Amino acid sequence: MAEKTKLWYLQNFNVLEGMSAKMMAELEKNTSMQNNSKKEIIYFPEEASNTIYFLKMGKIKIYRLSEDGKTTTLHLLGPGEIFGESAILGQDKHDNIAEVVEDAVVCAMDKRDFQDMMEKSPQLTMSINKFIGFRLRKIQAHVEDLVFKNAKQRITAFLHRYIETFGKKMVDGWMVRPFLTHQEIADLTATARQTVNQVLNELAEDDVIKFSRRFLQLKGELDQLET
Amino acid sequence: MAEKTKLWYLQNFNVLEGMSAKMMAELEKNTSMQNNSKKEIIYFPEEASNTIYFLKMGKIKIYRLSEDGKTTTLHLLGPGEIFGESAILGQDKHDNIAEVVEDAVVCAMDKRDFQDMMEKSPQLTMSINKFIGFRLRKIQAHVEDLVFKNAKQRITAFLHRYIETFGKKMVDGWMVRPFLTHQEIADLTATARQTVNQVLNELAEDDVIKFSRRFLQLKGELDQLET
DNA sequence: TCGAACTTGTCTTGAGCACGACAGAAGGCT
DNA sequence: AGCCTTCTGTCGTGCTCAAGACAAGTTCGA
Repeated sequence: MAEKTKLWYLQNFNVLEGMSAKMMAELEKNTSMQNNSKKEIIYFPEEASNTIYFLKMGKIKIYRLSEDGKTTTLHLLGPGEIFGESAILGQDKHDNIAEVVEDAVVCAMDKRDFQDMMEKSPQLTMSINKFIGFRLRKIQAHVEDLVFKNAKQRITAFLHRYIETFGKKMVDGWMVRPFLTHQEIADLTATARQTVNQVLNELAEDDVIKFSRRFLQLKGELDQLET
Repeated sequence: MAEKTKLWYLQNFNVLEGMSAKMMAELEKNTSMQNNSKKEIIYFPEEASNTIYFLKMGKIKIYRLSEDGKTTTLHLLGPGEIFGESAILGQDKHDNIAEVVEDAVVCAMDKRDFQDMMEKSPQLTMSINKFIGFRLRKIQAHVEDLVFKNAKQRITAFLHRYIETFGKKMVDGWMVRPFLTHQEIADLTATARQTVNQVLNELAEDDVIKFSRRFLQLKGELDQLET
């Protein structure tokens, strides 16, 4: 039961808040589970979007490609988050790519089933609305970062969110297992791989962070990573 | 009646599609209308978001400020569009600014009234979901532009959308009344005022566009404004 | 255990474009 | 009509950061 609840837990709020046990059972009934390993693509752009996905375990990134092969990552999602939401937002095709970053367990539900459930439950609809609001805010903040911050500030701000979201708080600071390459961080922050490298080393030089292949450590509080 | 329908018409789709006359009447009943003149602010960030707005006439921009006084405009809205939607997306405060660009008539509705209506009408809810999906797509495309395109390409792409949205098709091309200053275009495209000026003059030089204080003209097809 | 594929580290060059400065044009207000 | 404010036009400077090149380190599979 804790397991099932966790399935739906969403970064900062719970989609199922106040949901009846009956509803929970129906949700469970309609989903099918699948395992996906690193680098697998869950959906491509232009692919029909008939399915909404729930990320149970692992990590997924949602990104876009330009014609000349550049990449920009819009979202990095952890356990509990929803994706492929364009299916229920009136879009018949996906317009970005969902790729597994870290081996993932994904639950899929047909959009019609989900829409039926939403019609029956204003509760669920409200939760989904909030979730979408959350997405909208996140991406607007992303735009703001792109326009107002320089490369170093963007990378630092990313580290802040990254450690906050995926790290563990220790007595003397934070610890996180680095599961992204420099290139992936560059794609998330709209910078070059080399710049990420440089900034990371600068931060280590200034004793703000400490890192190796296996861990990344922040001594003290997160707000050291403010600009 | 045509008037009322127009009030709800939304760029690319109609929120009231398939809505009953009864519902329409209720919508009408709950809104209050107000006139706003140029440069008026409809809401500030940090202000409580209790109201959802419908733009009946005129133009509104939604923008953000940085600490050091820079501006970036997220949306430029014309008649028929909805704004202040964060109210129904589970956010208690606004996080950007809505300012009148061109004298506007705005209809306001309390978010609780609107939410009540949504609970009663899955139709309306679906329409709103689509609208939010539209917003999400628009802003994701904005991110893509910021990352993949250079300043000239962004300004050109902006002109494309601008002419398409606000212009009139003529026999030999398009015509639009320029209601934005160069500074405002710069804020929309994340460029500097001087760059906008330069690019505009370059385009005129290359005979792609022609402009004066009173009009902006594009000869031939919009796709000349592709990169 | 060895080699290929991927990832990190470092330096250097140069394009893109923000920004300051200032002049001239247009518009609006009394 | 005349002044003040806002907007447009143009130049030059300089900073940021992408991107190429290449070496060294790491991982993983056969």
